[in-house]
Amino acid sequence: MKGHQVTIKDIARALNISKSTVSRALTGHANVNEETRKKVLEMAISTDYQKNIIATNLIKGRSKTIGIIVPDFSSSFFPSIIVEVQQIAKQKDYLLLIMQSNESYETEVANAKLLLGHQVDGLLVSISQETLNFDHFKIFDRKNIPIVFFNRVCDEMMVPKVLVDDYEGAFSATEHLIKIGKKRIAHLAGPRSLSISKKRLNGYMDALKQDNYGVDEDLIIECDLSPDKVKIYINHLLKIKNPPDAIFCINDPSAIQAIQIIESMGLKIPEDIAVVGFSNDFASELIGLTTVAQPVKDIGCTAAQLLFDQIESDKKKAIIKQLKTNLIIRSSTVKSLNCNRVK
Amino acid sequence: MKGHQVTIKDIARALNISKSTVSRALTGHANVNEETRKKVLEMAISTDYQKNIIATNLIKGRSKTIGIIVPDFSSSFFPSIIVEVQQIAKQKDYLLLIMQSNESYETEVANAKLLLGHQVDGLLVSISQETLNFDHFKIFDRKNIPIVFFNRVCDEMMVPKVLVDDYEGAFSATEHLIKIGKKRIAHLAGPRSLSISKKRLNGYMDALKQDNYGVDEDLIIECDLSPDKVKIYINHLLKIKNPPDAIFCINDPSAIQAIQIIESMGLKIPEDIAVVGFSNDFASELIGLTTVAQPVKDIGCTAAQLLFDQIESDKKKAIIKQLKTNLIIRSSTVKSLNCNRVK
DNA sequence: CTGTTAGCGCGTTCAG
DNA sequence: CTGAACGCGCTAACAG
Repeated sequence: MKGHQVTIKDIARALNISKSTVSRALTGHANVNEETRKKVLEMAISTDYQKNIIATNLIKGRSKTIGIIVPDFSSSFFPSIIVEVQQIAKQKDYLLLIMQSNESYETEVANAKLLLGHQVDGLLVSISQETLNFDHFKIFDRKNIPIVFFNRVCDEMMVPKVLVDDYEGAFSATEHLIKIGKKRIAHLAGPRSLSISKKRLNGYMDALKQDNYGVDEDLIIECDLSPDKVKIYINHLLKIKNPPDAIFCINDPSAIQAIQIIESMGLKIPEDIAVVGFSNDFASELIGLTTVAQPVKDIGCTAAQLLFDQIESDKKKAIIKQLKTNLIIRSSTVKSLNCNRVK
Repeated sequence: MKGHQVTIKDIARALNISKSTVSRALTGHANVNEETRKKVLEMAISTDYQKNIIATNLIKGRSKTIGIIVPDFSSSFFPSIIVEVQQIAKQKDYLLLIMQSNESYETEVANAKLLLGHQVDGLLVSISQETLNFDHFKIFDRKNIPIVFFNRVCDEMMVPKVLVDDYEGAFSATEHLIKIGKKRIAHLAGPRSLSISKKRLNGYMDALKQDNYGVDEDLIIECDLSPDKVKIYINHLLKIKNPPDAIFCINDPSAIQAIQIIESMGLKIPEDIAVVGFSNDFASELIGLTTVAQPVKDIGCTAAQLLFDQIESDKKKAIIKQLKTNLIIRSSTVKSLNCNRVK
């Protein structure tokens, strides 16, 4: 089914005037006789004329769209960031093309290509857990299309990045577990490929070392972020000979899964096992999960701002913004705190 | 900062052949000398040539994009639907333009206009709670751009719609509350403007009547869907002279808020007050909220399918698909069921 | 197999 | 104040 759009040509023909006059009347930038302008405007309204932005963009060599590639929508984290980006894009009259990689490298590459073909004027990216090669993003750089990474960044590209202090966040989370008296603190780590995983792992290990806790390799499990795997690893952790009395999880969804499994085994949280997550997803407050909050709004705004700074100017500086995290203590580590749920 | 794209023209000039030959070599559809094809392909790769899809679309009179306008991302409901739509769009090589109305009529109109200007080939819509006038959608219809409504639909337009059996869902939720012995069942209703609100209200009322319960107008509160308002109304409900012993809420976010308020007042759920929601958001399982589940995947797929059916053919039939809901009973109505949370 | 031409809808010259 | 002409990047129809 093809939509038959009304064009400037149509209006010009109907009014028996030239296309350029119609164009001028419509944009309002140039000198046009008041009467003809009026006639054109009336005709435009009565025929539902809508300017074809695409045609304009073709001429101007831009698309007035920016793309964003995120791993998934399975928690509130990325949607929350997208909402912020969307708002800023809207102010600037830009459209946001949202793509999910589903944690797959191949999909991410395909997404990037598609966005390139659609001539996005800029790109925001949080990479998939599988991504090791960055050629699909380097193309943007070579074509002078601004790109900004957030959270899960590409270390080898010199472009703006928005990060949070993952190390500090993990450190304070682990320290908190030590303070409440936990002795065997496990870490459900993220895939080694992501630098955030490494930073969080380091924060965890350094906190342990600082307090003269030994780092027990058995208590560190590196896993990919698929729900099925998480379940398997948590189960494994609970069944080793010297099981942990606390688990610091790489993110909230896995922490929530951990809680479900632990409780289904009849163990008590936080007495038997305390759990800490990372991100402060919507659900975390509801179930009382202690977690390292990320400033979602700030991440989204900052990333979008950095992108538009580049789009609008010609500056090309590889600024790295590091935002603060904030440990939120709830009942998964300290009893009878923030218990907003059906008992 | 302007991205300088490599074009067919550039390759043609570099290889000293005609643009059409380059184009043919690139598309592969036509007869080209194997050697020249090879040369073109090599050049294309070495220069990062990327076809400008926009230019093609301009010629073909389409954009290979579809738009979707949803009220918000504040629960998992719309994001989940979007994920499904996205998948189908991807299969068809379409891009999805996602817009949020934020429950505002004005924003919705602006979004629709923007999508129109960007020449979307089709539109999926769940209307805002403020929307009473549908002119901004009727334009699409007049321009023969397919449009499909889902969940929150426009009654006065004869276009495909995807609905769930809101009436039945509300009926069974209320019936469930009656069965567990509740006597004064309140309903936090949605805005009257939305037909889903009316249907759910009717389901609630008919269930009461069927069991010879009177409908007490004091127990029915119509409210808009902003969190602040919900809080006020729940508080009000709990303080009337003859307070309810159960609340059926228009959606999960408001049910979750209700639970938080009820517990903060020291009342027990479900003994003192039982709570039922609508939609089965991600969070609902975690906090043990009894709720009427909507088949999110099915809604997304069906809506997308109906849209592409129209885009690809010329059929214009106003099919209305009604999908089944499913009451999920958890601990907010029946004690010690599905308690997946930190106790 | 290849090149030329026209045109998608619009903006932007340059002449009148 | 208005019109004609050209071009954005690409496809399609028509000649060679």
